[in-house]
Amino acid sequence: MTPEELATAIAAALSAAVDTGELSVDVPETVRVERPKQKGHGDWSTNVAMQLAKPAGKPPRDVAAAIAAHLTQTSGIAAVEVAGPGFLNITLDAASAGELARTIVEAGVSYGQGQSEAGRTVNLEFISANPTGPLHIGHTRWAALGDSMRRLLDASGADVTSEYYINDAGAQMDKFAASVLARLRGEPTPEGGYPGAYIDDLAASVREQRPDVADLPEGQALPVVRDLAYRAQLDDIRGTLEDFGVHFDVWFSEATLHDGGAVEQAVARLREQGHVYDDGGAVWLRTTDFGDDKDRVLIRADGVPTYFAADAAYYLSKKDRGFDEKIYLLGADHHGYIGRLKAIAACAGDDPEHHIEIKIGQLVNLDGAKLSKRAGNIIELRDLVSWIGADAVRYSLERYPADSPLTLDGEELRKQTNDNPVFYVQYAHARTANVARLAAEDGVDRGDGFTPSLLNDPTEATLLATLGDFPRVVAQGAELLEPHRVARYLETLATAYHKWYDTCRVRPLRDEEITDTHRTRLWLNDATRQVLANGLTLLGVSAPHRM
RNA sequence: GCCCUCGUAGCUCAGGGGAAGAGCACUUCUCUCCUAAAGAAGGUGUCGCAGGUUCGAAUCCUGCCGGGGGCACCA
Repeated sequence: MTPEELATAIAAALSAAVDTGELSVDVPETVRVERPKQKGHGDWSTNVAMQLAKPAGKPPRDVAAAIAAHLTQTSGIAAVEVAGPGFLNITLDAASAGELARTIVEAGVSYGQGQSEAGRTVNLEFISANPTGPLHIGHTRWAALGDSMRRLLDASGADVTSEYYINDAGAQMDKFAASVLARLRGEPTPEGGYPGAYIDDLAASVREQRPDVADLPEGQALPVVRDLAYRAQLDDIRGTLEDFGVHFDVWFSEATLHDGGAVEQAVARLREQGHVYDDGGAVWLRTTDFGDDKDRVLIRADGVPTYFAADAAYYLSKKDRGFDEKIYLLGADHHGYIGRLKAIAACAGDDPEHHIEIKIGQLVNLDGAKLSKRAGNIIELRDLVSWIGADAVRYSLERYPADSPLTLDGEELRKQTNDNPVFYVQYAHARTANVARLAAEDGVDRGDGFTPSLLNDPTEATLLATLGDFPRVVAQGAELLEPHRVARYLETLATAYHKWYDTCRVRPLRDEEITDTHRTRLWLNDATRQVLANGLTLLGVSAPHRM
């Protein structure tokens, strides 16, 4: 029996109590079933009786008792207990609960996927770092979480496109080019330029492709350097993300908005909507009409469009490309953008409540050191990954909500112990794989010996109930854009598995015959392996077969 | 000053109205048989403070206190 089936059974028991006149309430469409936080509260619990107490005009415990009387008679349910203020604590019988093992094994990678977010057409934009330097620790959190959100939305039936906005236009690119050229010529970094050591590598790359460039006049050299260094830097960023398991469906160049006239067209479209005015020689968007704290300049007095104008054009591009929801994942240092981005959506005729969502993530510290690219004091993502490993970096970022302040301890993350939850979860997976491999050597196969009533140990009830919770966790993670729910779930599942492993042996002892108990337990082992693997995949973390 | 965010066990943190949780740290156990990277046992709380909404608030609302971040015709 799955949690969904149980919820249906509870609703049916409730209807039955209404039919017999014990209760007088409208039966809700869905009943929520959850895993109790505490041991001893059954496999599943529901608070439906407390929610219905008021409309039913009865004390919650009486409502619960009425439901329990009918629910007890439902096949597959071993015990129903009224507890506390009016909870129903439900225990499934082993045969009914155990069926889930087969269901999961047969569903394979699709177990946990669903259609809860079907119908959403989502553009998910994250990182969008300037291509003027390598990705660093400040980009890392949204790289991991954004990619996992993409996976969660996809698994839940949404039509999701992940997108990286390349800020390849404007003054920063000029400074970038000037910095690389200066390095090529052995000159000091220009005022406001980029001092990082990576500029050396870019200069070397440019020199290799165009040995003559350093000797060209400034006006000729800069565009060449700009183009070559930009390509090299963007390739570096793509490669770094690839190594980190992060996938983008679209790489969107800001420069194409300027070159293709999209920025001017966007200003014109917003003007048609009546939100644009001219003042002091500049062109303004009246964002204050939609909650922004001040109006924003689109075209500066000197005729140059602002970054904000490009943002507006970019938003319209997303809208024109058919995305119903535009999600922006931004660092806390960009939180001032919320008002103006929402105002863009409103000025474009969209509903800021539904068509745009902005998530703000706190920046990550490493060993207490805060890092800034501009200061030239970089811990690059590439270095972080090679130091700690992609799995540990991703997982340690993904197990906390994006808005929680976070300080990573690099040395802790390198540890392969219980301090480090990624290894705990991965080890559980490796254990399942090892058990399966050795069972196969022993001649145990799942075959047709599946007898779920044999899964009657308390650790098996816990493990099965935890496995049954996975689809709900995935759906909730997708709905709330909170991958950490998956990570926390996997830790719970790993614990349940380890406890089971310690109690219930899958393989026969040396002199033992192979029985249906071994075969049935192998189903449960393999079901657990499947769910651990499916969950780790949602996090972009590998599921090793040996450790 | 205004805005956002965080405040839960000694530490790091989960907890979307319902029964206060996990890991770490500390103590003690458990491998002649699946990987002990594991498991078992031991106690810990004015959920920052004060009001409010509710049958019920760590959770929702308001104010205050404290940490972090942000308030450009920069990108």
